[in-house]
Amino acid sequence: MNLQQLEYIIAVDNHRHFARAAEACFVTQPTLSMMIQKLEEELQVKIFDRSRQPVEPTKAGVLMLQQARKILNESRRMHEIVAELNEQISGRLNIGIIPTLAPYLLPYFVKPLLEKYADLELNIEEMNTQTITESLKNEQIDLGILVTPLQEKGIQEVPLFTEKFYAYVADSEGIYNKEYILPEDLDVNRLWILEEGHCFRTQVLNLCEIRRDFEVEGRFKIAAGSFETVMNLVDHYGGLTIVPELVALKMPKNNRQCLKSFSAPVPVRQVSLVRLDSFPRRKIVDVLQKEIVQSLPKELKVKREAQRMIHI
Amino acid sequence: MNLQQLEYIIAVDNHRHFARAAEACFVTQPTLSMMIQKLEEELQVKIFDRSRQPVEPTKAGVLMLQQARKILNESRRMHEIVAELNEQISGRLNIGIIPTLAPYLLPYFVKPLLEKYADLELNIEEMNTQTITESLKNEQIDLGILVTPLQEKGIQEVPLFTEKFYAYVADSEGIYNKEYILPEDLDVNRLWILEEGHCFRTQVLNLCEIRRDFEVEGRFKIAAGSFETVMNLVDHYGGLTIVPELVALKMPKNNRQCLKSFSAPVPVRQVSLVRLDSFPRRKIVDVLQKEIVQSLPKELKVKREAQRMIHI
DNA sequence: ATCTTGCGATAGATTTTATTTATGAAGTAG
DNA sequence: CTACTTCATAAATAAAATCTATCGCAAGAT
Repeated sequence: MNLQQLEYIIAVDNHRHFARAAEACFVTQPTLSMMIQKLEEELQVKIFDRSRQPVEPTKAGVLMLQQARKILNESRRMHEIVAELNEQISGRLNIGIIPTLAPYLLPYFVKPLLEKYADLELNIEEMNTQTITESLKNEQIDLGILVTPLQEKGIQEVPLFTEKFYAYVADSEGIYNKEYILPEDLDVNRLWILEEGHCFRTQVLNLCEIRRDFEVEGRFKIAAGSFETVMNLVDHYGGLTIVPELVALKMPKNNRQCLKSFSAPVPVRQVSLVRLDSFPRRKIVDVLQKEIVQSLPKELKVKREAQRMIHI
Repeated sequence: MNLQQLEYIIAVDNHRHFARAAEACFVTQPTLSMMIQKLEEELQVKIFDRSRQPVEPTKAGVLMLQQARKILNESRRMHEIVAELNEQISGRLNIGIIPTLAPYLLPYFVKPLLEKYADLELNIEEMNTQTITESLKNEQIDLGILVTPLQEKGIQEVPLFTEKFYAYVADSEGIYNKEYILPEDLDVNRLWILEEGHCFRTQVLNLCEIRRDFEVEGRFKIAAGSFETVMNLVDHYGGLTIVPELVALKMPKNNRQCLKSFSAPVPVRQVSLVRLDSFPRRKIVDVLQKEIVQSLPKELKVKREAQRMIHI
């Protein structure tokens, strides 16, 4: 028995005519005849009385047709369930987000999103990039928000925005008076950076083209977990650090003189939403992407293809 | 999507191991892998997380598996429904029976049958042979009880018993004093027979090898519908008639001297239960056959293959 | 580290099944 | 009787499922 055969008998029941039923099934009449005979043989029951004109189901056939309809309905449900998973903007959504984004990005979109989708529950956790990819693969989280590219197979990256890097410079530094700076202007011996585990640390090191271990060289103190801490260190002890745009935007206007833009090509990082290839709730990813982008300050919303920049 | 694929994913869910699941399905592991991939592709949902050890269904997969089980259960119901139809000794059973059997045969088996099978409802109607075959084909009746062979294709004959013919002879007849008679002894000019429409009439005509129409020849009066009437006519006006064994057995013992047996080969008629080839309630036919045969008077129950007889 | 082992995926050949075209058989209306 | 309608059958073809053989990857063992 197979689902096709059930489709066929139901078509014959509906049309009461083999040839027309066949047409409706997009097959030829002999196909229908043979498949129905095969089913009747397997079940050891005649389903149709072909001697009646038009054909009629037998008494046993009526029972078979009833059951066939039930089976096919349940089969269609299979596809419906997938579709509903896709469409569903509700239920719990577990999201992992890196610590260098969480406090600056979440305030923009979380509240409006929850207000717009009342049946949606967000469960957001800070974790580093590697933990996010592992948790995704274990289905412990549904989505991640982090800096791409990851180059992980099985994981889809949905771009959200590109975020410029800024230098945050103490007024005692030589480059304090420059309006635009270059990566070469950064004195790595006076650079405060985040502790290990943050991808942002690696990106800054890349920016400075420093691959050797700072600690080993002993030239540098490493600041603790947050940009706030690093900037405080710069304020008190001098030196400089690098911060991403969302952090820069959060700073009070009167502190902005410490911030230095890079001259083109501006270094940026690509922030993306990531999901498993197989993540079933496709629609929710679209929604989330749109809502996040929409909620961003206008500086980040602009299309940046035209600008010269360099992805770190 | 097909039922096979659903069996496969359920096997993998049960075994949590592709190779063992494949074995349980009596196919090889690549078959299973490919069919499951095909299903996942069609549904656009990953059902299993193969990176886990042992394999585990994904969240979406759990939903798919649940639905797959539902579908397969309904599919199995299809076969169960057929089996139940076969087994069922209950519900209404519409039976057609010829008038020359009804009053003599029904008393034997109907009451015991209904007592034995409380959920069985019999709806028995007298009708002639042709009406029975037509009604069978229209499924207006489920079974027929009549004299075979019918030679109708699509209709199965289940033999019940063979019934001897007897001559019922007025004492004024020349053959009254014979103990055994031959078909040639019958004086067709003095023969009362049933009206047209009864198959028994035709059988008697065959027995006497008379194929011409009696009425046209004007030699004969035709008795009305029942053997009682015919025998009364013989009693009052002389002449003779032919009656089947069940009628003979019902006669009071003191009237039996009018009954003459035929000498071998004894003419008999074959009484059978008939059903459509496709009649689904097979078991009930077996039961009915056994119950009818068992309820018969011992004279009819005996196996008669050893006796010399001629089927009319 | 390197080697083995276990597990699932992949590729190509083969078998099985479904489908098609062409035709037959049986019943029905003109 | 003839033409027509309707479903069944047969042989050829197309599509699919399945098999054998092999690969790739990850986890433990040496």
